[in-house]
Amino acid sequence: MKTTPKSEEELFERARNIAGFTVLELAIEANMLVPSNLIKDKGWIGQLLEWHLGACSRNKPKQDFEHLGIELKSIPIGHKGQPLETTSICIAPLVQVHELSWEQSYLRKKISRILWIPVEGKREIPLSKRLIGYPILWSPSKTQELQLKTDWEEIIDMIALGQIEQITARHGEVLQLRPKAANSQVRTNAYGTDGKLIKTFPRGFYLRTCFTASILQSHFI
DNA sequence: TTCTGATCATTA
DNA sequence: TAATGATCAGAA
Repeated sequence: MKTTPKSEEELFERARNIAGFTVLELAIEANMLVPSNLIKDKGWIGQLLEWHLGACSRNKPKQDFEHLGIELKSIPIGHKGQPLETTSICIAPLVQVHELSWEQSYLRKKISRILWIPVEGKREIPLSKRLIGYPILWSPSKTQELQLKTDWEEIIDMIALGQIEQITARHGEVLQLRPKAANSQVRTNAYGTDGKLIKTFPRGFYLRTCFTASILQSHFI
């Protein structure tokens, strides 16, 4: 187990040091076994990176580097460096949202500072041979935060109005609300249109690929 | 080929 | 059960 980095600089330097290695090389150093596929180990790459960077809070409902205020996210990319998948941010609140403001939202805190680590994610590439990319330490620009805020407020408004069932992944320019659960049988509390509690599936916030693409792009300029 | 809705493992 | 880490896979 590695120690937790004491500063942002130390964290970023570690991230730089693993860039260019393959998943297999990192797994050996971490004494981990590379799964044959990610079907049953979807969070495996994230956990591998957490180990190398010394994240302290595995599977805890807080930021990866709480003392630094930094969140770690791996992002699968294609051969041109474009994101292959949307990026899950956090679970969406479905109750007690009426007084929630963007400024105090969990989502905003989560994305306030993110260490992105691109990893080759093409399914043609065997998992063990995938390369780790150069890390990006990112905070939203004014423009980006406004985009996120706009989408977030629209979605939260609908939740507060009991229109959760009408929300689909098509809402939002850069932010989506999608199911996030172990399976479609899972239910949790939410508001119905009459203001009473109903059961629906848990949702999570996701960043669209066009948004994460712009983050990756800005890094190469 | 891209996107949306569904799904998997693990832990507190 | 709810939150963490995300990707799968069929529909469009």
